[in-house]
Amino acid sequence: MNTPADQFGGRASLTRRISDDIRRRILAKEWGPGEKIHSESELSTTYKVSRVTVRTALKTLEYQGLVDIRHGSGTYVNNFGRSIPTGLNELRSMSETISELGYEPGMEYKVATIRPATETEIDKLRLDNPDPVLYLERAVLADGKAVAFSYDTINISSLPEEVVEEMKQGSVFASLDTINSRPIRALAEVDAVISKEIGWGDERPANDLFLLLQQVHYAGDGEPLMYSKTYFMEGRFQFLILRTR
Amino acid sequence: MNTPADQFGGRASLTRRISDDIRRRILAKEWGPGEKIHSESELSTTYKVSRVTVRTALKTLEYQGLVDIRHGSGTYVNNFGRSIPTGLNELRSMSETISELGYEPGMEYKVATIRPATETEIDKLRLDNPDPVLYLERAVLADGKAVAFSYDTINISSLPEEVVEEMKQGSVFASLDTINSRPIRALAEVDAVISKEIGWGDERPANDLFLLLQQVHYAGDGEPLMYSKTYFMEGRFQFLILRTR
DNA sequence: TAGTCAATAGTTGTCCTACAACTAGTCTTG
DNA sequence: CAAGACTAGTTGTAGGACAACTATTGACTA
Repeated sequence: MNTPADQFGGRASLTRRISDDIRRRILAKEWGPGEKIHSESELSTTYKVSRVTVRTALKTLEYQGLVDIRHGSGTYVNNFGRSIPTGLNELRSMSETISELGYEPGMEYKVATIRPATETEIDKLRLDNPDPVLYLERAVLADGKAVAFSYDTINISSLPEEVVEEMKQGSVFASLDTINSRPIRALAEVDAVISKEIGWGDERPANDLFLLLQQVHYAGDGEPLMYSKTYFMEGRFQFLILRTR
Repeated sequence: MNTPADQFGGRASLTRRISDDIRRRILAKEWGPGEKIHSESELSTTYKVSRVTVRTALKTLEYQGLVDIRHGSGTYVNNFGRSIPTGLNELRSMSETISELGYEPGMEYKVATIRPATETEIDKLRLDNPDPVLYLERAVLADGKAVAFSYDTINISSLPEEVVEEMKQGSVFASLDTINSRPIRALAEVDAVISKEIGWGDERPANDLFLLLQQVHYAGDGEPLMYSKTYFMEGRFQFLILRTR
């Protein structure tokens, strides 16, 4: 069987798959910055989907800042170059982001224990009691070099035990993927921090300066999955945010 | 005449107006967090617009993190409370943001001159030569108290002289509004900074710690309008970013 | 009784066709 | 040459239809 829907495989929504593909083509420079891409009708013909689906997909790309849709004229590629795809607006794991930037990602585990939740964690993860949570302290590595220190708390109340065990060593996001409950949304707060308490090893900065990304990750059903504080060493990572009206 | 299109007045697109109105209703707590809002068919009936328009409007709100659309089930209000509307994802002027947070916004001008562009500015504003630019140094005030110091460079090559004069004293965004060329997009970079060179007056922090928001604002046609470095005093402002997949 | 499954009503996802609104050119006209 | 009319192309909105999915109810079974 070869329905129009599965020409790209996978089981994400049709719109999502079309949007991902057009995105790929733009990043592959099929159309340069400022250039007009194919019209909605043309795209709907070649993709063998309705114009509605193409429109929805393009709207997504517009919101992500990749293109600009102009009434009566066409859809144009924005000239933000390679900056956008690594921006903060899109939720990705640290490992994904690092490997997209061309480095070899890694994690160095310092602490991985199950302990009762603290008051802050009860609040952030919307728990009722000091339920047991998985607490991790890790160094985030790019090409073997530490770029950040992460202090994470994971809500394990609804996770099977083997998945929790897996997370004590491997990637948290990957483990959550196996049971199909990867977070789809995160609310992050950014702060500048000076502290002697943060980090370890001889790679931590001498001036004690960090950029703190404090975030709560949410699952598809709106439940908080993870509360994490990641301290980035200033200068070893670039944070980009696209702001739109 | 009373076409369905102008029941809210204004000249923004129909989708935009519907989306703004539903947003308003959500923020006015017409539906609480986690609650299911009216179905698309119902909304399209009450607003007297097509379901396509309602869908597009809801998609916008979903991108902004306000609601969660679930296939076969309905559209639900997310429980991020009042945090989202003041997030960094949406482009607003400092004054707007401050007054939305319930404070009285203000600006204290220290420097306002027209001078040739520096090398960095030529690059960021995509100029060809050291053309004249408007350079501003200002303190951003909330309830009369300084919360940030801003160093802004504005590309005046295509602006009428009276508008430039206006910007030397009043709000830059407001002045750009009068000639209908307010920026619609900005690419921001975030850094943690320690510096004795930044800021003035007795309100600047003793530890020299700032959160730097470095951004280029773009007009509708993709042209860079303004390059600004705003140094926020840590703790006097909260930066929120919504991250989605 | 408890558990499983089938049926069902309600909702979002996608499709089709048509036309309105807008843009950027080309052509006409003075 | 300039200004306006015209036109082909493109995005925005409309309306109706059906597919795909969700959550609930009720019937049936072990």
